[in-house]
Amino acid sequence: MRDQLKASQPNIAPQKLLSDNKELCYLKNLNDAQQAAVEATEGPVLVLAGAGTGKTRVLTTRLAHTLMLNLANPSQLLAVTFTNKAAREMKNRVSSILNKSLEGWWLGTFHSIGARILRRHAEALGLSSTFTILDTDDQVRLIKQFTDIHEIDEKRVSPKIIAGVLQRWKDRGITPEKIPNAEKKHNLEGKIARLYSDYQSRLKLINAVDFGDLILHCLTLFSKYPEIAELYQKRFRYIMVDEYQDTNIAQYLWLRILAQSHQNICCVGDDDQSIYSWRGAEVENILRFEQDFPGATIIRLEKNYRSTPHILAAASGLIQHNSDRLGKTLWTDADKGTKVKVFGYWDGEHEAYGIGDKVAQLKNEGKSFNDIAILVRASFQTREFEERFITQAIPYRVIGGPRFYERQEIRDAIAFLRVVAQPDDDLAFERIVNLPKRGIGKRTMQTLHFYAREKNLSLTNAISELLETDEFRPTARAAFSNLFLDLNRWRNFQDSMPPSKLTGVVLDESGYIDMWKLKDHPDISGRLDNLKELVTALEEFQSLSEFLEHVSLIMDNDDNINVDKVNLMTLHGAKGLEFDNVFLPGWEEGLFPHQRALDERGVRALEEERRLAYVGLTRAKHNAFICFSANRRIYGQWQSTLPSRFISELPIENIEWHSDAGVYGNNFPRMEKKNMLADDSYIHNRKNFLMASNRSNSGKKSKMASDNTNKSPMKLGDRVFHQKFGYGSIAEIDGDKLRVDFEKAGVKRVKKAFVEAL
DNA sequence: ACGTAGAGCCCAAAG
DNA sequence: GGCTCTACGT
Repeated sequence: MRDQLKASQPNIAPQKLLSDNKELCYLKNLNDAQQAAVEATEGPVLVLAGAGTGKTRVLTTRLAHTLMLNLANPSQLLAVTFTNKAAREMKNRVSSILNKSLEGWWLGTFHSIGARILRRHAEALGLSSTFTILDTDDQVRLIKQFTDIHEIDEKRVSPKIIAGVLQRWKDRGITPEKIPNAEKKHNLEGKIARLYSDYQSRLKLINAVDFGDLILHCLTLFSKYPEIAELYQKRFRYIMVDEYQDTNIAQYLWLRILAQSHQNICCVGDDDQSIYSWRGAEVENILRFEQDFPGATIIRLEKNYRSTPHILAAASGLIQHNSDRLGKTLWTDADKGTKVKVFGYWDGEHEAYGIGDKVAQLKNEGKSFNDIAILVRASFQTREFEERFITQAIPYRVIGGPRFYERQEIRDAIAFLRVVAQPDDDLAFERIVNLPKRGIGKRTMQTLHFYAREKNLSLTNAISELLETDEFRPTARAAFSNLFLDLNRWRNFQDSMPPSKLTGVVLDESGYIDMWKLKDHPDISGRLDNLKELVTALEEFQSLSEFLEHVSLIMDNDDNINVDKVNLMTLHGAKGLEFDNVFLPGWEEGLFPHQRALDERGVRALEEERRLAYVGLTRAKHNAFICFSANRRIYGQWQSTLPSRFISELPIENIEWHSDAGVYGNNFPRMEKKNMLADDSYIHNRKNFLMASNRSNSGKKSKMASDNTNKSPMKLGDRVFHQKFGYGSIAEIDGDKLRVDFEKAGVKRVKKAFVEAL
């Protein structure tokens, strides 16, 4: 992104607006607290914004206001968020208030702003400005290459755990030299600390950084070169931070350095919605704001515009059980509305059934699916709902599911591009070195790695040197030479070809596309489609490096909201969103609060789980349904469960209990029972469940599939139903296996016994 | 060098 | 219960 210093003369308010005397009309839409937050432009300000109190509106209006008053020009404003979505939304809203495009402004995620600063000063840190940004997957693979040298037993301490430790250090702004001795010792007698140091050197060598480095390297840069720090301190007259309760120590330090000169920093957040401590976030940052920024103004936004009083009271009653709070009292002048409904079920399947039923009912009452959300604690819970919704033909979308750029074929394709753009990118190189198979195996790679490590070279450079010797066996030698010829040819195309065309050429000439075509895999067509989609997506980009930056920093899959679908997501994923009708299933001890969280961090975790429950409830505008079931299968094991303690913490006057306490015995609430009996599939599955659980301690239990072996034989084109994939037609029969073209799930190979003929 | 069984994994997840 | 990684076999 280029700087727009020149283009942005500070004369934003156009004459036309002034003459209409409307230039400050945006302030009229705000309540007193909101207006105060917008107008307190000078000095440090903390805006404590409760759920649904118009936080985003305040932030965007404030940004616009600062520009309207000509307090700064756009390039002197820094606005940081955590997600691209939030950044995009802010950008859109501000530009609509100002009626002006905001391209090139310093508005973005911590990481994108960090990357932007680093690219400008890469050389100062021993990097080239074309550095690659590694994702978590690459990080783990890189760490793996070091575990053996440091004699770390992967069985006991997995690379993933090590990645976590390094990440936590980075989150706290700790470089390898700065690890406290006690911590060094505590982590495998210094082994992890030494690995961290090697890992950082290796990153530099392959001209790459990981996500943590995007902030950490800035800190290093600022302390090593005060004149660079000063450049930014002078530049950023006003700083705005969204979701401050989610910042980690490194981000806090980063902000404090940047705010040093002008001290105009406005942080917006809500301590009650701090749910990311496991990701390194420090609630203390927000609790400590006044000490960190002396003379800070604190403004509380407490008027809620989202939920009904019953929902709000239920949520407030719940969160009051937490002790570490700054404390807010949310209020609303909305109509009382209905109470929060609590439902008990026999098991997870019944729960999905009951919720599916209510979803259908809401739809019949004229509500749209888009206004309905199911918010779960753990992602595996979505599965039961998906199955149920497919059966009921309720359209749904899973938000936060597997992403486009995380698919295998897309990662492979991107790895090719990364190697073309940046020859030293070892991790990408390793991914494609034998793709398609060109006879380079473990043995060759070991030799190569050994040599590269000895001579401190990137893999590509190591190969160049080794090709001069007779170290490689003939097959490997030929393979490398050919690969190098290809790569060099593609690199030469870089300047003359648009990136999408180049990608097409690379995927074709490398034989990667053919590799998939030759495979006998049911979802080849899907994969080829994805690759085509990638090529299309590339058309928007001017250069390969621009695209690669986009891929590493912006990985969201925009699901189109224009289609009416029920929203299925985790509670974490729901933060910042709102829905008319919210279902909160799985409120059971062990699942929510989650046992593992409690085991690891005790009371602190319990409070965080409670905040998560608070976040869930406060997503609801009109109807909130809390559900629990008496039995649940987790990792294939049936367990009986108790209702979550959070349910008992809800003020009794705000909830409506739809389940006898006796759900544990056998009393289903009457209404539930009726619905249950009306549906054959429920009884059918119930029977299978009982059969399965009866046999559970006698070896392998039978699958929960209908036994259709006695029915008339299936033939091509027959319509079938599958529990997981839904409806489809038979495309191919091969003994007891079928290839079925499912309406929703695409072509899959399934066993005959798992489908039902219709 | 490449293909398949048994073992181990499993909470949330931005960039 | 279902996916992914390792270790073995050829």
